[in-house]
Amino acid sequence: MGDGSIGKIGIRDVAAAADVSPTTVSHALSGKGRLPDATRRRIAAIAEELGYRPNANARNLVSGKSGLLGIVVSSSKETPFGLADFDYFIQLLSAATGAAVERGRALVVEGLRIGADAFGQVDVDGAIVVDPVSDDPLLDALDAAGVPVVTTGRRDGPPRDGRADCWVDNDHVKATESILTHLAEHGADRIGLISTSPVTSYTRDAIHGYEQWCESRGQERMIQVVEGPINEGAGVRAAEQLLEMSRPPDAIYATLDQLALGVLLAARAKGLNVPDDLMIAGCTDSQASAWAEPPLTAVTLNPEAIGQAAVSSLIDLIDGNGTVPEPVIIPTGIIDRQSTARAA
Amino acid sequence: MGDGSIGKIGIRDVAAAADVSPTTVSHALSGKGRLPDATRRRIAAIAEELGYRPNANARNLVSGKSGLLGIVVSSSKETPFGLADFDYFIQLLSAATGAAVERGRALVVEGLRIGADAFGQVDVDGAIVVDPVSDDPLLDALDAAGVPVVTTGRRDGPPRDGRADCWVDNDHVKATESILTHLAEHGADRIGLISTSPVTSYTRDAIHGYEQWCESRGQERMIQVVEGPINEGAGVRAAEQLLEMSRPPDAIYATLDQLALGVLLAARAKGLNVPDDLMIAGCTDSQASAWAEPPLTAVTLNPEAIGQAAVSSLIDLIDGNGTVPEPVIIPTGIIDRQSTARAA
DNA sequence: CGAGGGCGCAAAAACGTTTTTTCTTGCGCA
DNA sequence: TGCGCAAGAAAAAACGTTTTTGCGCCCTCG
Repeated sequence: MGDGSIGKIGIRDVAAAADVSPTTVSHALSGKGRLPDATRRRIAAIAEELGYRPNANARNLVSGKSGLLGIVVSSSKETPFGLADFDYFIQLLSAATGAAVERGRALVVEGLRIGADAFGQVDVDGAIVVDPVSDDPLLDALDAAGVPVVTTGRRDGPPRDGRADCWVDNDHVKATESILTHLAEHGADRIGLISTSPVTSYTRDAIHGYEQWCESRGQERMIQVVEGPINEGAGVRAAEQLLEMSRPPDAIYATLDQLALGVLLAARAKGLNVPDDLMIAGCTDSQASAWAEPPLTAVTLNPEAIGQAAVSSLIDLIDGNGTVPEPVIIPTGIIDRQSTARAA
Repeated sequence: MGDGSIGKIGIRDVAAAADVSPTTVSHALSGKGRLPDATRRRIAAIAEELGYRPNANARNLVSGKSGLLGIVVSSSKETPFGLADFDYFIQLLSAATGAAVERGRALVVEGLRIGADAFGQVDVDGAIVVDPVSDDPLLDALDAAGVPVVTTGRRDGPPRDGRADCWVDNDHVKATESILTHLAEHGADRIGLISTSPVTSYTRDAIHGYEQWCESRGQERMIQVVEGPINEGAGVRAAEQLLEMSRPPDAIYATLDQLALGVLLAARAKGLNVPDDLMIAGCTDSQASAWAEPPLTAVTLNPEAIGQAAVSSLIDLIDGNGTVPEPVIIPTGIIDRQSTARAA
């Protein structure tokens, strides 16, 4: 109806305009088949002029794909993370979604997760799983369903036969060493670590990096592992444990910004001056860290870069029949703020 | 290959198992056609048992829909908002995505927005536009393309002929009045307003509510409108303007949390005590507001409820041929924190 | 000069549904 | 006894692509 501006134009319309068959149009635009370049260009020009946009459903129907990518934060009963819990995830998501749309895919964010049925009725061509935890049933479910997966952070457990893992990660061991060194250089003598339980590669790496660093410096290990839900309260309790030691730390590194904020609360309650009595640093930056008093020094993981790389790898994994993209390692950095600026 | 657990089962498989035709299965499951209830139930049971999940592409191909919903934050040249700028949007998005998946749709988040081509190659059945600004070309583009739109916040401009607007919003006039009253009850004498330029209904309502309130109380209007990018720096500058007045305000309400945080910075720089010399409140709560020193009182808009309602309305709008869902109004609240707890 | 082989393109099949149309059977009623 | 009608179900068409197969034609080479 109307003059046609509303009626979607399909491959037949292009074919009619170019006076060729739909087959030829398809071939011309996809680069397949046997056609002289002149014809290809002619058809491409006409398609462009008509504003032809192939129907994704029809295309996907033939190829057997859905055209959708999924992204989900890994969780288990022990670690009930949610989408909005961390600024880190938001930044990652934002970058991923941009990268996906740029490449013609839609990125579906998993919301309320129920068991392994992560994407409900929606089925995806592949999924990005953020910070996979060891006992997340979702990973096994995705494997069983044959869904290509890229993880952000490395998977735990023995290598699954045949299939190579595909992941994007930071070098957390190195990042941990660098923040510890940063603290030491600013005058810290005894540095404690507050970490979540080692269910993610990220945490395991941080603990490993810490232990290695202690070893090389001959410092006593002071590790407090947080169990249960991750929030400021958990950080407070962990910090209290460390600060009640006979020889308490004079600096604490927490592997999550929310824990670091908890340390700050605990320090205040104890009347400790930050950074003079106690330095505090956290991993992953956030608005809250920046706005705390004093602002907290943070290790940044470049979540935007991680998100983009993950989408890129996932698409390569889906399209590249059988060939698995190489792992990607994203550089880290330190955002130096007042919480570690002790007067010499 | 294998024992069949991998080969997706389709409507034919169900038909074969039930010893009927695919047509009958389709009718049985959709409730259409003429079938005795006994047959319907029998087929439904078999489909369930086999774990039949209809292919969304095939279905959408017939119906001419894509099965995708889009969500995007409105912006224009003057107000270059980004996805990750506000905790508010994150909370809204999180709720929306859950609501969508629950109803079998995928919610696509628009990332890097370039001109009106919001969803790139991906085309959506409908879109949620968050906080529509007057001159956002996207809205016109969506209208022109015939894409059903639900806005979060009301659209500007004259009613477009024929089509009724479909929106979800808070009562910002009332919310503004209530926070102003809250400030007054805690001892504020002269309340200033910092707002973004009135490009969204939200801002216009806040300004209107403020003016109305001033009128009824006989208070001088002290409004500072922020132009350009919205960040703490903008808040600082706006606050400085207000605080340099001959009779400066002793309380400031800012219509965005980032602006309120800027006010806090300005107060600190001027050596003003918060809340004794200056009370501060912001609209939309955020982690940073909660972690500021002192923590900032905030008007909360219940973004989760907004997100859910928007998805709900959008699906109704898409499916209900012609009938436009009623507007929805979501209640607001006040999160009372230290920045407004002036000693009597 | 006839056969083989590209080349340029089109016809047809396929993807998995839904929707429309057609067929069969049994039954009530004249 | 025959006719029409309704119920129940199947067949066929359609959705818009891609992929596979096929068909002329011209050129080249023996």
